[in-house]
Amino acid sequence: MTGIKKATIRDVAARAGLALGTVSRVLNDHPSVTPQARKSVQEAIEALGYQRDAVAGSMRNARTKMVACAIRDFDIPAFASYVKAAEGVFRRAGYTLLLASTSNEKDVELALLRGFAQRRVEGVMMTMSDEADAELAETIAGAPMPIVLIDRELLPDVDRVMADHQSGAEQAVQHLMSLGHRRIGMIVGDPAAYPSRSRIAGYRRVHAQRGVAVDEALIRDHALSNEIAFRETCALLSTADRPTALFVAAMDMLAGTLRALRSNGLQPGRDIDLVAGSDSDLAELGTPPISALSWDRAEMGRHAAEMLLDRIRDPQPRAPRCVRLPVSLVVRGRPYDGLPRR
Amino acid sequence: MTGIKKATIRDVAARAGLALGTVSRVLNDHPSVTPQARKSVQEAIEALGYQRDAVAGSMRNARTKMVACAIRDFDIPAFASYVKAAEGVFRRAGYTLLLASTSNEKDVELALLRGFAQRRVEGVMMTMSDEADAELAETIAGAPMPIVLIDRELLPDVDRVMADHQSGAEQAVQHLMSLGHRRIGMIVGDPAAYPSRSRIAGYRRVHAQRGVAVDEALIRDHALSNEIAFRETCALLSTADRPTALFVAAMDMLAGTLRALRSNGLQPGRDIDLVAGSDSDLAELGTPPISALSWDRAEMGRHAAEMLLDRIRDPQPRAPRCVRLPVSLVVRGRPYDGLPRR
DNA sequence: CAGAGTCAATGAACCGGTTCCAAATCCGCT
DNA sequence: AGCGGATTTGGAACCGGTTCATTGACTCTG
Repeated sequence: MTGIKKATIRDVAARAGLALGTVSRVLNDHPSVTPQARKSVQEAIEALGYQRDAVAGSMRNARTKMVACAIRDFDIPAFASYVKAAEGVFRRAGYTLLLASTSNEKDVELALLRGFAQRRVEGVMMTMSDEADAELAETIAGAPMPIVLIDRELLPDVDRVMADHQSGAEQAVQHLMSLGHRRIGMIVGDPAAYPSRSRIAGYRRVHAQRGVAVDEALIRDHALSNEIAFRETCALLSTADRPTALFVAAMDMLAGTLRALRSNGLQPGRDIDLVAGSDSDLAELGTPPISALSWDRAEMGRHAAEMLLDRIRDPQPRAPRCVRLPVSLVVRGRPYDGLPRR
Repeated sequence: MTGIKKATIRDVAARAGLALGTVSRVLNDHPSVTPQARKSVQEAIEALGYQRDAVAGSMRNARTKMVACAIRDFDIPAFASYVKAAEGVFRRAGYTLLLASTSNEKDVELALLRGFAQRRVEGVMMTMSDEADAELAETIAGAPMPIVLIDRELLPDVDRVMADHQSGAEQAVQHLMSLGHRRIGMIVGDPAAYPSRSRIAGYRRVHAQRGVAVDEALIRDHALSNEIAFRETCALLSTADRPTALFVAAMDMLAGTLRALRSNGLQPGRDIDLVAGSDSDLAELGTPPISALSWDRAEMGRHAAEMLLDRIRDPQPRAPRCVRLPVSLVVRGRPYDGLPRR
């Protein structure tokens, strides 16, 4: 917290006995500088403790070397994994990451996009609350910087990285049906976003293939938090003809469902079968261990970051790219030992 | 991605038929502007789709309205909770958060601090790998912006927010001793950082109070990841006179320890007693549930953010502040049913 | 040795805001 | 009407870099 005025490039130039343009060229590794000039500039920099001002450097033409990420809630472990992997890629490329949670609120998303544009951020990685919202779609398509969407699929002209949640859901439901279940409850998030929408599609597809009618009451599509997952699970369990298995398809909602089971005196694996929509320590290490859908989260973050850097480096309009990562079912626990019970 | 050149404040002034100074005053809510001038400026802004350039705005004098956070690994749920809470406070105050993981590497920490200073970040929230390192201490003390340390205690002149991990460790060890244990293994992180150091101090203190000699071999202080926690737990279990209880004191390492127990055929609660150093869904919902230390993580993040904003708003040198949040033991699981077993 | 060509160095102009002094305008009062 | 003080407006200077046309020195060639 020194109060001393910071040295500028002009101070360095004066001390080195050179013009400020020469100093600038030294700083930017421009080829046409004599080794001798380079040396005296470096000495002056050392002597004055000069530090380049990135704000000023971004003024005229050079870019800001900043990228941003606006994601629903980055304290959800899966999202934290994406972001951490992406941040590593960005940092190694000399970019700094701006991060914000949107809490899945459209207004926050719009405000953040505006703020990022004002800060001249060079690219954005984001989710959005509602893929069908025209204002969001327009703002994203018209943004002054490239955008990569995470786990969102509408907006055909925008790069995106996603996991194949439909396939995942199909595997989960197949698995439960192969264990004999026909009434499978589903705890899932808002279908306005791709992950939940495609999981529901997968759920329906397997039912259709197997000729099992879907009971709409079994699909609970409001889970955005563990508290809601708890309530929705309780609701499912309190119906007359209650499900014999649950597909906890929303991200990171297994804990809420387990709490609900526990408070209803039910044990997973004994009284009800479960598949979790995203893998976690809790699914792996619970008793019994719980089958879960899994995909490479770090890979997803890295992909997103690299696609974004690509666009930044080469801003020519090109066909949008879409990376879809495979989702696989990790089967756990003792095999189900018979018919569903009440 | 419109290719149209963006409107500047001068374009707005021209269109409104006013001077650029007047436009600037309108933008900054300066009082001495007639409602009429304000109106025509706003119309011009609307018509041109003008957006203020935050980079240019920060050039002359105004601040950057950016704060940064450099934390060990923000995909650790506890850290993600801190950061999310802090980001909310910052965003509501009009600040944007820059985030980076340091992976607990000194070089990364130093490089990030330098980068933040160059970007004219107004404040920093951070952890550091080694509190005793002179170069880090000097860089932090001499930083051009205020810094708040998270869960770090040395550096008496710097604001800091921490949890009372020593008290937590004491409660954990007391609890285990009151269950009859005398050989308590400890999985803990690097004592170069406050949390592990103070947990070890708490462990020793309770031993001393109870007149139990500390077997140094029971303190495994290298756990920075679940893989290491796994190995360290295995090492503890393979000793001749193995511990009858474990205090898994490192942040978020319970999963590694549970994997080790499982692969050694041991069940927590039956074959060995556990206390986790940080609470999690896994501790709460495992079978049996595992006692854990708990503190208000969101509160910690909010405190840190507010202390930082305070310093930014009033940069007068003041006595450093230190907030220490209480840690409490959440006791879970069936009471231990007898003497320790092998 | 003149002329062309190469390369390093110079420093004014520029980026798009904010700041602030000076000028213009307005208003109330005698 | 004339004056003083307050308020609003104008616009040049400034922030600290980058860019680039220009200059100057030096080398190469015929």
